[in-house]
Amino acid sequence: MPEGHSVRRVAIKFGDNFVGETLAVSSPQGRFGRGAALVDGERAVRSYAHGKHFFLEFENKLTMNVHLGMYGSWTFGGDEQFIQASSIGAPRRIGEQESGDGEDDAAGYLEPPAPRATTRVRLVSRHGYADLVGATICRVLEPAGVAALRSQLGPDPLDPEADPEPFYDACARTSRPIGAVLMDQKAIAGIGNIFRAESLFRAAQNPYAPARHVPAETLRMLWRDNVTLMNIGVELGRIVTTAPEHRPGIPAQRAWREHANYVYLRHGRDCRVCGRDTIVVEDLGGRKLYWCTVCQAGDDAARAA
DNA sequence: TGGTAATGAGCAA
DNA sequence: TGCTCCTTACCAC
Repeated sequence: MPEGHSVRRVAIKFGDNFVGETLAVSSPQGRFGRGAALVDGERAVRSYAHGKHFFLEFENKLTMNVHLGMYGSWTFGGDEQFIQASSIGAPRRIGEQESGDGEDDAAGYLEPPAPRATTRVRLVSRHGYADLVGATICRVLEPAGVAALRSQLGPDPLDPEADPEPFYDACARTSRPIGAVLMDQKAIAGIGNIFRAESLFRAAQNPYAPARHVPAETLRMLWRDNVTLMNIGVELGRIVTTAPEHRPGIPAQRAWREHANYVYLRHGRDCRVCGRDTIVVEDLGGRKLYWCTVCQAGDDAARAA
């Protein structure tokens, strides 16, 4: 998916364009029909993200909750008062994160285009619209439901107020591999397969090491680095994790698939740091784990165990 | 035209 | 651990 940085961008986009507006909410596909009716015609009052969950709160105290899953995406469009049309969510090509090339002609905007057959939800304000497709979760929650959901999520590195202690505690309490704990949304919210792989590489940490054996200083480094990397993702709209010295002459804004990452999707290619053909892809908990067996060797016994 | 993988996660067994 | 759901793009045929 769309990892936490994409969801944060969606929340910002809704904050800029929809909060304060009365919205027409519909479900062209029909699979969100009842939920849409609960908030249709209500004024949006707050937009926020927690990890990979997006929340849009309405004046009637109900909240639309969306999780994009692996393939979900939002498409936006509108008139000149609507901030830059774009789509945010699942990429359409490896390395491509978001597109702003839309068919939406801002100058000629009168009303939204006909929705696709798969459009789960459409929200329309005076100046623009948002279409959702492919989400794994799209529902309306009461305040208690929002609280219950958020209580199950770990701290979010993109939240400036977040306290990382629960993440450190979760690591201290388990012998699961650190590479698995980083993907556990109850331990830390918003990290997906790319930030997992890239932050472990940057920390030179073996992904298979039991979390409770990872030094406290390394855990603090992992938290801080994810804060940094995810904020870059929010700013750029794409995940760029390479340091400038590892993509010589190429600015982050133009670091596409050739230069954006260290290990993600780079198995079988030379490692940017050790220079050797040591990046592998393996299965960890049903997801693909990319890592450099030299740079992240650490305690090799941990992996054999 | 069909198979497959993709930044996810809940569920049954 | 493996199955399921959601959608799209790309690739081989």
